[in-house]
Amino acid sequence: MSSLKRRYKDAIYEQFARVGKAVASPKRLELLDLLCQGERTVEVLAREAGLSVANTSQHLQVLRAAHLAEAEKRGLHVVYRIADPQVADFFHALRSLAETQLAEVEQLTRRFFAGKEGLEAVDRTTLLERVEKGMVAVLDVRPPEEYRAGHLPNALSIPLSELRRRLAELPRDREIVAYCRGPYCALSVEAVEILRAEGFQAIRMEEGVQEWRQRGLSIEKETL
Amino acid sequence: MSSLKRRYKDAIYEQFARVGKAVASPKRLELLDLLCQGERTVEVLAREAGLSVANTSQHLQVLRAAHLAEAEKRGLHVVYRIADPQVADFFHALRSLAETQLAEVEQLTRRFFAGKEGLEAVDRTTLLERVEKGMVAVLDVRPPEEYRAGHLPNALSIPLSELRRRLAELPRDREIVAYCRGPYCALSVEAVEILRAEGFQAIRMEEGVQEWRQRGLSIEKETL
DNA sequence: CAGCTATTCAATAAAGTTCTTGAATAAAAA
DNA sequence: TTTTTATTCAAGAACTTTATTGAATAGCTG
Repeated sequence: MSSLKRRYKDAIYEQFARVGKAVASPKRLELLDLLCQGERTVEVLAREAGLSVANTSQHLQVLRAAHLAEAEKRGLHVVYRIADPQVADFFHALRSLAETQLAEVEQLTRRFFAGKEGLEAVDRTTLLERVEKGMVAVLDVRPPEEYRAGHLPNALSIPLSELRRRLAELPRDREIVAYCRGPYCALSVEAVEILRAEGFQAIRMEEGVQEWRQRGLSIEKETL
Repeated sequence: MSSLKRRYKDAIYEQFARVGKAVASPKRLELLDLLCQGERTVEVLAREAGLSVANTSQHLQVLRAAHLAEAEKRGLHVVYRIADPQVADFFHALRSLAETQLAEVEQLTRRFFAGKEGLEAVDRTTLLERVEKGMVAVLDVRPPEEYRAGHLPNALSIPLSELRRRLAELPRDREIVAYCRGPYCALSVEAVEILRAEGFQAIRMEEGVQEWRQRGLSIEKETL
């Protein structure tokens, strides 16, 4: 093998590894997951991921250097977003690979959700079907910006933080299906806990907007 | 946010990062690329990636710990292979993301192939069409094991190492299209250089078996 | 303009990764 | 049984990455 060829290969795989290195840190993956939901400021990302602002900024710059994310200055804030929809696809491929190959992921999830709700007892297919057909009240508990960017058809928007104050808006005669950002986001878990404590028939749906879209189902957007 | 939830999230993203860390090293990506072509022993992998055997073994164990690869002892040798076809899909997703997001990849490739062959002058669509229709002689220059595991329809198998000795088997009246493992494998580049020096009409095809399969085109396998 | 806020930069300590070397192991061949 | 071969293990040096701190910057607000 010529040394020219060796040098070319080394250089090429080093480029590929830039992407790999960008997704080699748990915190950076959490930030990337948040960015896949929609654009956010450094401050918001830091709060949501439980990091210091300086540390968050440093991680975001790594994502930017690998061209997975891009930044835009808007007044006082810097807003980050994924550089291309392909980045979200890649993140989901990584997550799905980890789910199938690493038994620990399922184990951790089962342990965390154990006893929190009667999710296991529910037939997921019929639940989705009932959501799809509007036979249950669908509740989106994410922050309003995310709801506005895209939500399930006919979903009611009550962010988790306002849920206790706005219980009157919810039906007592129908089952309420709460959803949030997807299987690893626990907003809807907390929502279901609150609702059940208040005597509602509430259940959590694992699927978030991203998963819903991937199934080819329709998404409503706020027309601004 | 409850600290229980924070601990769950940290644990989950740490699992995802196991996959990320596995693909964070250029050499490990090169090994993974080779494994996506088919199973190989440690020795062969070390030689092909230009690494020491001990180092290769260490990298392979990282891939195994992340459940991206698995090992099987066969006599004196240990044979490694990808743990699941999904791993190959993931690797290709990473590669394709790097190709679209990192301008350096295309730049490096252009620079390496510059002057090596008149590839740029060829219309890729009509080339593929002619290959597909059998209008040109198709030459597979990979090692025979890889040819046997799957090759393009009607492709002739002459490993690069035997090419000079077996020139008589090739037609002088038709164009010869050489292919190997894909865009970053340079076996076919060398083959074309040899063939042209010997007066053949030869051209390189970037697509390898993996890419051919992904287009949904048929692959022939040796019936053993 | 002065003060305020959000973000980045720079320096550093702690932890982790990579490659090398030489020894250990385990299966096959002599 | 001894030798050979392929692989793994263990320890160490060089290097990289991560989180922390405090200072610097850049744009808004009064």
